[in-house]
Amino acid sequence: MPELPEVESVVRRLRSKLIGRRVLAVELRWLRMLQYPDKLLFERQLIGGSIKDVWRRAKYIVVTLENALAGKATKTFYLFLHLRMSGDLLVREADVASDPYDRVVFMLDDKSQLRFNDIRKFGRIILVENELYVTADLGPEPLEKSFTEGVFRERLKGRRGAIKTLLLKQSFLSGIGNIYADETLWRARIHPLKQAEKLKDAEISSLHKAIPAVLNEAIKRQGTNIGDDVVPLGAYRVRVYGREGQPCRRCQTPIKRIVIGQRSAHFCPLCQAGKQPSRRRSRS
DNA sequence: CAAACTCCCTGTTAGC
DNA sequence: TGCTAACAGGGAGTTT
Repeated sequence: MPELPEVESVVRRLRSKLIGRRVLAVELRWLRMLQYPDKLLFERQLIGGSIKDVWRRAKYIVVTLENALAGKATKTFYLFLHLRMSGDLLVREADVASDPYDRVVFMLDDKSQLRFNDIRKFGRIILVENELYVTADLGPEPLEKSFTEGVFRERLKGRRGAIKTLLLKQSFLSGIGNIYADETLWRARIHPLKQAEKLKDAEISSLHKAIPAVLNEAIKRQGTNIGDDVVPLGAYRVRVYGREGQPCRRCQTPIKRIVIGQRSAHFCPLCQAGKQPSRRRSRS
């Protein structure tokens, strides 16, 4: 599941192949992946555009394009691509057979193609002139210098609910998904059900440190491959995610899996014991 | 604001 | 062995 590190890896992989290319045509094989605008306007604004930049914001891959529509002045457009659950972006030569799961294909001017591959069709494509249309409600970038411990603490103030749920909220902090939420909390030794407003200063501090530590390690390893993607260098090594019943890598206690906000959460009941699970008298 | 629920999808897996 | 139903998961949207 592509989260910030996987998306960042895709961007780094694609950048040099896409910058400078011109979009000649686009094939929308699964129209519902186009979230905005409609097909007609999308094609009109996209086709003929030349790619100036490829970058990441939250879990979005953003392609900056310049296009002169109908001989008018050049305009800048932003193509936002969200991989959601099963999406991936690949650049292939036109003569390489297309995969049945290639849902949207962009034809480029050097006979290569940008292919949005997505088994489950959850991926989304948005083309806008004003990037704020997409980014306005996104929380801070966890890897930016501006995301200081103070900023984090401020944002946590008065927030109710489990910390895990909050970490998943893109309007609170962007880029974190289920895998890295669990991994981050494990590293910081915080129980996923711990109420956000009850986090102690030391916990906020260690969580704030754990977030970039985990994300950067994953980026270095080009993400986690839970699925069947082939990732060189060996993928990020999960500490808790999907490891229910297996020994904690710190203390050997079996990892537990519970559901928080309709989402699975994995944690070590010993290392992350912070949220005393309703003390019950042990009978003798 | 918070939490629960629905929807979109399909490969995988548990259960029969 | 073969089939079906449940499940997973991101995030937008709706309801409570």
